[in-house]
Amino acid sequence: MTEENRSHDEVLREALEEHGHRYTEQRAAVYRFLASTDKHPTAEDVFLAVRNDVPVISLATVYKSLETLVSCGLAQKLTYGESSTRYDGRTDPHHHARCLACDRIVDVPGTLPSEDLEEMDRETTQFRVTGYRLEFTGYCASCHSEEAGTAPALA
Amino acid sequence: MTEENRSHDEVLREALEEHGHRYTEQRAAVYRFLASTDKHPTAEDVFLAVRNDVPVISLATVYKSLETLVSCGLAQKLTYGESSTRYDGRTDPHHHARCLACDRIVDVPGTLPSEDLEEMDRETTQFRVTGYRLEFTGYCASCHSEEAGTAPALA
DNA sequence: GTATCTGCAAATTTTTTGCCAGTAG
DNA sequence: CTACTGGCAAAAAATTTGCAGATAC
Repeated sequence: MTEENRSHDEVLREALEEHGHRYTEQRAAVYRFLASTDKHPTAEDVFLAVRNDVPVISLATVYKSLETLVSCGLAQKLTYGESSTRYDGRTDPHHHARCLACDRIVDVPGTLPSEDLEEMDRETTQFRVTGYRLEFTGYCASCHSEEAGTAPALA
Repeated sequence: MTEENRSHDEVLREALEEHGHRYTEQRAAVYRFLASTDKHPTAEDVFLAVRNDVPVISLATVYKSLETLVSCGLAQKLTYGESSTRYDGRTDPHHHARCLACDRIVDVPGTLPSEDLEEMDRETTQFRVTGYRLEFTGYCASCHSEEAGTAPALA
C-alpha cells in the first residue's frame, strides 16, 4: 500500500471507531474506491469496481458499507430523479452539476453560490449551466425540540 | 367548479395540447390536487387524495399522469435519499427546505440564495436551517452539441 | 469469547410496462 | 374513426433484511 492508502485507512479506522463500528476489508475497499474517484458512482458501480480489489464482496455488503460511511460522515448520498442513488466520497464543502444529456455529475468548488448564472457558468468547469436547485436542510417549527445530535454542514 | 378550478383546467388543457397530450379527468384531478396543496406529496399520497374526487383511478395512472404533468412543465419531481419521490405543483421559482426530523418539505420563496445561513434562516419560515445543498443542471463539455430543446429555469 | 459483520437469497418497496377495452378529439 | 389513455396485474429495478457462519478486537 502506498502512503496515501495508509492515510485513507487511518482516516477510516478513526471514523469507524468513533461511531462504534469495526474496521473491515470490505469497508476499506469501498472507502478507498470512493475516495479515489471524482465520478459519482452508484452502489452497483462501487460493487463492480471493488470486486477487482477484494476477493469477494456482495452487493448487499456494498450497500451496507456505503450506509456506514455516510453515517460516519465519510461519504455523501446524492439522489436524482433518474435511476439509482449516487455516492460521493468528497467531504469538503462543494456542490454538484448534473448533465441533462449524459447524467454525468461534476463537482463544483465553493460553498456559497454565485450571484448570477453567468458566474456559476464560469465556476462549473466546462459546464453550461441552465438551471439550479437549492435544498435546505434543518428542522421545521414543530421539530425544533427534537433537534438532537450533529448538524451536518452540507447535507 | 369554482372559477379557480376552471382556470386550472384551462391551464392544463393548454399545456397538454401544446405537448400533444389529451385532456382527461384523471390528469385533471391529479393536477387539481397538486396545485391545491403546499405539501409535497408522493405518488401514493396523490393517489389516495384523488380517489375522493374521481370515481376510479389506479396508482399506475397516477404515476403516468404525474409523469405527463412534469413533462409539460406543470409539476416538479423532487427526490431525496429517503423513501419515495415527491411532487410539487408550484411552477414559480422557489426552493425547498426539508426537515431532518419529520421529512416535511417546506417551500422557500425567492430565486437566488442568501449570502449567509442566518438570512436563509429568516427566509425559510419557522425553519431552523443547518445546511443546504446546491445542484446545478445543464450540459457538460462533451454534451454541448447535443443540447436540444428547452432549458428549464429551475430543474 | 462475543458482539459485529459478511454473503446469500429471499423479501420489500417503488415504479414501470403490456395488453385490451374505453374515450377524446 | 383512430390514436391516445386508463385499469389491471405482472414485471422490473433498487434496496433492505433474516439468518448462519466468519471475523475483529
